[in-house]
Amino acid sequence: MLNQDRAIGADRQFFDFPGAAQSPVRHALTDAFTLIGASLNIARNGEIYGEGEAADYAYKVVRGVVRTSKLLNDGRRQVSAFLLPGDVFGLEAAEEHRFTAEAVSDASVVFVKRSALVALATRDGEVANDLWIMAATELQRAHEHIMLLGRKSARERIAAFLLEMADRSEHSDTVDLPMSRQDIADYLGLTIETVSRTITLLENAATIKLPSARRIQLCNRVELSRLNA
Amino acid sequence: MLNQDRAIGADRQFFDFPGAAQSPVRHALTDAFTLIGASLNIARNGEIYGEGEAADYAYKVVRGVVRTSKLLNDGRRQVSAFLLPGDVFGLEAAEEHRFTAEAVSDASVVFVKRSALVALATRDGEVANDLWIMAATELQRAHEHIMLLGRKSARERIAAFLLEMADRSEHSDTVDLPMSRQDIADYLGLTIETVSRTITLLENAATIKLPSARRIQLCNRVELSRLNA
DNA sequence: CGGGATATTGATTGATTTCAATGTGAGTGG
DNA sequence: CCACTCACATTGAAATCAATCAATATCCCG
Repeated sequence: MLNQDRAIGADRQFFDFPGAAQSPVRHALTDAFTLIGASLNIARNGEIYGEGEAADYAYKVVRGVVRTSKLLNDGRRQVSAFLLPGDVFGLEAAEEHRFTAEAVSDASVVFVKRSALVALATRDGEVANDLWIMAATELQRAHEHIMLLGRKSARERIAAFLLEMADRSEHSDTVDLPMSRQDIADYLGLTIETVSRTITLLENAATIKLPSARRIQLCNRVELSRLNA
Repeated sequence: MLNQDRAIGADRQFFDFPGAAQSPVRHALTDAFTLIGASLNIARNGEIYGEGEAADYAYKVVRGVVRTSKLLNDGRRQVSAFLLPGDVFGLEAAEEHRFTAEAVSDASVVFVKRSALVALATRDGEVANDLWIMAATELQRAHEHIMLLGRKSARERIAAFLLEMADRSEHSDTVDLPMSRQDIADYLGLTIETVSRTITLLENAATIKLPSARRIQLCNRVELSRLNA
């Protein structure tokens, strides 16, 4: 569950999205994490919590990137979201986590008891409002994900993904991807081969450049936006 | 916007999902709709609100079925959800509706001002909690939709859809579908032809029966659940 | 009974998957 | 310092599932 152990001695941080430009989490809730949160380091691919576990804690990413995902019985995996520094995750209204949360890169998070937040919300209307805003924000992301998965071609999905990552990271034109091609594929509902081929396609069209496999430069945002429909 | 006109004289109701078994909306919020809500009838295919309009009202389905959807610039449509009697929709944390809401069949809804609900929530912790629960419930549905669209075959999508509809309607083994094949296709990220063919496939496998095109009997739930992965 | 919308079925095409091989780069140990 | 290795990524060829193009069937409803 909270496998702190695996993270010990794993302080290197190759990939970094320091602070999403627009924090979806309001300050009253953010304060709660700052004031009563405990810290935790997780090594790459370390699990923060598993699907079906009691949702007793909520988390906020401090450093690194976290993914939430779910496995189908035959091994197919759907990545639900990538969480960047500043993002809150694992705060459920239900009793159990419906996804597994793992560190994509070595990561640090702060966590607080869900019951503490809920108690806080009953006393403080601002916190209660933040809980709602946060769920609504997550819902908005989920809806965008649905739009992506529903009717878009591989090229459109990759374009949308790159634009999303660029918007959420600080350097707007060069994106460092902490996640593997498999992670991207499972997020976009494609195979790893199709992701690779499609990236090559965009590179050949001079829409993007690849200084390295995990560093992508957006050369033609107009074209990417056009693909984003 | 609120095109009441179109609904006049359109009182017939062919398809009916009377009251979802498990109402996702808690009672404090439900009371608000009952106490301060105004009624509205909408004819089949009538628009309740459009994408981008001010989200000044929240709605609850009383009768009939409502769909929320979004159009891509080239005409592709993604249906986000089908709302059944008891379901609340259009309650956004943002200022604008991000989807269009239309009546699938002739429908009745009650609506209240969003500002009234928000004001109520600041005074009443129970209402505030309900807002959160409701957003979280909608988020859960969105996540299930993502799982469906991400990695599932046409047969799995249809199976999941039929099971979802059966679970949400009162008669568990015979489902009356108020929506067209096109609506189903746009919800599942398939074409109308694939939906039709896949339904025929399941019929030939004796997994379902079709007394009529829009009435489907689930003969082999075990098989459908197996397909649901 | 007709007419228009809705649904099914058929033939073909095409995008993505699958299966398979090769390439690349970071870390390790000789 | 270089070869080795392992994980990750790319590329190629073939197969497959769903989309597309096209025709026909069915069902409401006037």
